[in-house]
Amino acid sequence: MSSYTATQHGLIGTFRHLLEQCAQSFRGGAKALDLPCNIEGVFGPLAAKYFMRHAGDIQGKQVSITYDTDRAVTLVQLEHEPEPQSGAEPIGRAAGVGPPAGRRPPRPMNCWMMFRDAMHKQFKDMNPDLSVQQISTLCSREWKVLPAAEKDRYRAMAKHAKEEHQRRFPDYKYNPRRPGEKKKRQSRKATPGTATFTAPAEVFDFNSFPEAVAVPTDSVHDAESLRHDRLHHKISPIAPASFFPQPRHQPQNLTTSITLCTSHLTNVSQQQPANMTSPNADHVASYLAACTGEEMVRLLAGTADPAAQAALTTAVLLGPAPKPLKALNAFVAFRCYLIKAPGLAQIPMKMLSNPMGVLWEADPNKPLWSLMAKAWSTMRDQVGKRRAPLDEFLRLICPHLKIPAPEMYLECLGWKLVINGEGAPTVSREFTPDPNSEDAEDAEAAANGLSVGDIINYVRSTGYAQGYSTDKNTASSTFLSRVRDGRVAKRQAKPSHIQQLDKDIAALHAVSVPEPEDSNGAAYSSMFPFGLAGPFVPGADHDATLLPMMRKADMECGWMR
DNA sequence: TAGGAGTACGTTAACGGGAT
DNA sequence: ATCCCGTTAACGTACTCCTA
Repeated sequence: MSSYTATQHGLIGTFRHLLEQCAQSFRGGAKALDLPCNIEGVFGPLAAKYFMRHAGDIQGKQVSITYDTDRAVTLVQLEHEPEPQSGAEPIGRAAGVGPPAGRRPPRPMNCWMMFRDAMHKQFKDMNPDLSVQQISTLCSREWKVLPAAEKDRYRAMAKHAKEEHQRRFPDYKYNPRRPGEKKKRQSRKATPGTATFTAPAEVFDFNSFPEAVAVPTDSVHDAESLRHDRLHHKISPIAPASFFPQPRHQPQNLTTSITLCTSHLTNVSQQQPANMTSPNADHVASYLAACTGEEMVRLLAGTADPAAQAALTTAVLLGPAPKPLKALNAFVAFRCYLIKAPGLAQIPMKMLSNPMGVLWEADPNKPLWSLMAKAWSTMRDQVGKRRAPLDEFLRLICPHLKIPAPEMYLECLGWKLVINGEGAPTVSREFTPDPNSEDAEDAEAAANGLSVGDIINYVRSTGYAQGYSTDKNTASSTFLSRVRDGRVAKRQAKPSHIQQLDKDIAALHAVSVPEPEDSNGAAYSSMFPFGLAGPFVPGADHDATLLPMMRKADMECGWMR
């Protein structure tokens, strides 16, 4: 915590001074100024938001802040009023709200654009008469025959450029026009007569922040200017790195911070929200997230105790936790699996939705899809989609559970796919598989026996979801029929089924499982219909009874007709 | 009602001369 | 003053239905 007071004013004091600086400038008529630090880097994203909010309150206008982490500078700008004839795109258009039109940083170049950029000059030197279109075409040809290593080099450059772009413009978000919106190109040249703004010197208190200097208002958000700036570095000055010697502090002990902050909020009655009598961490967080810039400033101003300052800053720095992803639902899992089927793969998703709903309605394996969806969501939440891709998960687990391979699904369940004259797919049923073909007792037992944990164990035994560790809180034993109608399952699985699952896993390690030959899953090794043991584990007739058991369970809960 | 997945489609980065 | 051309890759949004 001592690092907070390492600077001349202390962190809170510095924040207040910067805010006051900004307020003075705007009151004095300035429309933009350069602050000698990266506000977000030093104070955290939430504090930066307060800064923006409060600075905007002063003029009754939206304020934007742009960071340049390289030079440790924050450009604070009053947003422009809407320009009816301007080529600039509105920001925040998607939500229908947002600040008025301004100019934005251009997109970072991708690897192809980098390549084209590099080749442009070469082609132009070789033949000055070439047009840009011709050069593009030539570059395209070159790109197609470019060695992979060279392409990788450009990819790496593009990756670096993107990271750099993110560092320079942390708030940047690609925001294309909506299809159909009239095209308005960003102006490439500074408008003649648009004098660059320089705030009067007297609005700055150079004794406090000698580095705070006004900059031209259009110098950052104009694409052409940005390109120009890249070449000439015309934005200056560069703040001395020593001004803010401490990078953004990452608090270690949230509980302590929140406790102190809570205590502070409770004690400072004039800053305390009316409904906050005994605030807990959630109260504090929601208050900090919702209070106005003015309230924030009062709160900071009234915070004398260093520990409370640090606690408050900590709460601000941490900000709200990222929203957790929703769990995959059974239907989506089902669709993702089936959509790989050869007959369906070519049909647009939009057209498939209706027949997919029909198939889902009649699918006998809904409980299994629910389990799989939960199992996958559990792993995804821990290791991420990259390490736990859904398609691979389904490719592994579905054959094991005797769910027909995508390309066999329609046939196995008696469906016929018909494409009408307009190319729209419909499904009609030619027969319904017999649901009473297997032993009901075993069916129920198997249904009761399979859990989310079993599924996770199985796919993990194949090497899937590396890095996943079993967590008692997440890998719940969600047994198939446990909560059909609020009742607990009548009995647990027969030990034989559990043992069989273990055997499956052991068998899997004992044989090499053929990989699918193409991305469409066309070479699934498990082309088995219901009730037949699939060749997923060659020679193993392990759970041939499992699926009929599931179907029995489905009948009981009314999912199957 | 928001959000889960996958797909299709539109936009936009750079470039500069010509067209509107 | 601004769009268009020609190119590829990256990204956002709309779309679909179901589930929590």
